[in-house]
Amino acid sequence: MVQKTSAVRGRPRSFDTDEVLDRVRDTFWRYGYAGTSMDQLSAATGLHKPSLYGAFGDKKKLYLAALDNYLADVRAEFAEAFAVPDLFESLAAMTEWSIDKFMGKDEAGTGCFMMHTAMPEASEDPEISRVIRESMDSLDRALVRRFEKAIEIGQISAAADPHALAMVMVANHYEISGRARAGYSRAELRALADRSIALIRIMAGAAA
Amino acid sequence: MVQKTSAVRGRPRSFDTDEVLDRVRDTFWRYGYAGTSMDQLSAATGLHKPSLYGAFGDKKKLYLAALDNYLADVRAEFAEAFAVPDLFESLAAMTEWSIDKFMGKDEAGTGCFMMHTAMPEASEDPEISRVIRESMDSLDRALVRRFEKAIEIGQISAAADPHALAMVMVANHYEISGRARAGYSRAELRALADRSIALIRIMAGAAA
DNA sequence: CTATTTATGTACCTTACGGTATAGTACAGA
DNA sequence: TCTGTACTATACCGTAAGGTACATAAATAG
Repeated sequence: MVQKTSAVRGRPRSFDTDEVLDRVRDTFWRYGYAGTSMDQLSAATGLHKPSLYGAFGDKKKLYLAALDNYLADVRAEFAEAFAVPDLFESLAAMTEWSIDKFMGKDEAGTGCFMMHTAMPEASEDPEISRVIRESMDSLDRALVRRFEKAIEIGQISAAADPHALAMVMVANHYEISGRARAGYSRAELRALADRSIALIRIMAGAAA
Repeated sequence: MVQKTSAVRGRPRSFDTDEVLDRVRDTFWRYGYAGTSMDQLSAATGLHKPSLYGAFGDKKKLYLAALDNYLADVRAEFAEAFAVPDLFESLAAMTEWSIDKFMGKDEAGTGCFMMHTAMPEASEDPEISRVIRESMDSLDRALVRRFEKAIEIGQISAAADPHALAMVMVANHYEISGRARAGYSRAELRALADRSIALIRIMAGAAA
């Protein structure tokens, strides 16, 4: 009766879900949610539409799956960056990764996937706006924790305000995203990030 | 031969262009550029499609006209805020106006019109990305000038860096826009803005 | 009053959209 | 080998998209 985690029963999928979601994400990334058609996604993934619908449901579910993948990726990368012992090396790793991700491979920057594809939908779609809010809250908390840790180990002044420091990093992060998509150069983004980190250095009153 | 600024020749328009553009802007604002149809715009303005096409060209030109109107409005409001003699009153006026505009009349925030409707198109449309870049540069310059003025009249320390101060204000501005559209409350936006202004107060080392 | 010009209103065109019916195919289990 | 199951491929459906032809209406110029 009870079958033990039975292997799949029918014909196996001919594709890797994560690879497909990466292609899906890249397509939405360029053209936006409403600006991307299922035919484009079909062409970008090499899958026929019924396969996409069979595996993911509909356009919005497919988008949300790609967004979840992206956000999990970001969280993992930032967790890794924040695990670096030195605070300022952590922050540099974070901005470095962001700039790389936001500029992409070619010369044309695309910014943050969430900011520029989910945002337009957010005002009419509570489900999407909830995902955005959770993601923003999550980054806020992670940064506050990172600064608290730096205070605990005495790397920065105990008088420093972790929330104020986190606010500067976060605001800079979203600004870099916007400027990347507007066509600013890597050097300009780098300069903005460096300026923020320099400000944090002053605010933090580096101890010792 | 030469006719003196002759009055219009044919049947006069039955609508006011700026009023129509306001309705157009509000519709794009909610649904995004790609997410808004000409039929929606026709319904929102009360004009039939041929009138919209006759007056503005096509969907993109109509959008760009609404965007230009919006940006001119923002520039005018900020110029007024920056004309206030006291620096911190200026900054408070700027954030107050932004929060009002980004939250709209109803409870659902919509953020900055440019950030959330032009951005998604920017990666594939150089014309739109150029408009965004010019608008960002313009705000940067206006803020730098505002801080320079405060230094000149001795309101803040001559050692303060106008570019660093402008960066904090600008980043905060764009962040507030994103949070508004993601569903954060007026109070949360207000808190973010206040925190930025408090930081600027410290960075500026208010003189005297 | 007539001709010219420009806007309006209806109805429509072509294309592309999101999504699906259906027939065939590759696997697991019995 | 047969059967049930899940995936693939082609072809298609109904609708909504951006945009326009055309007849009519309201103004100016002569």
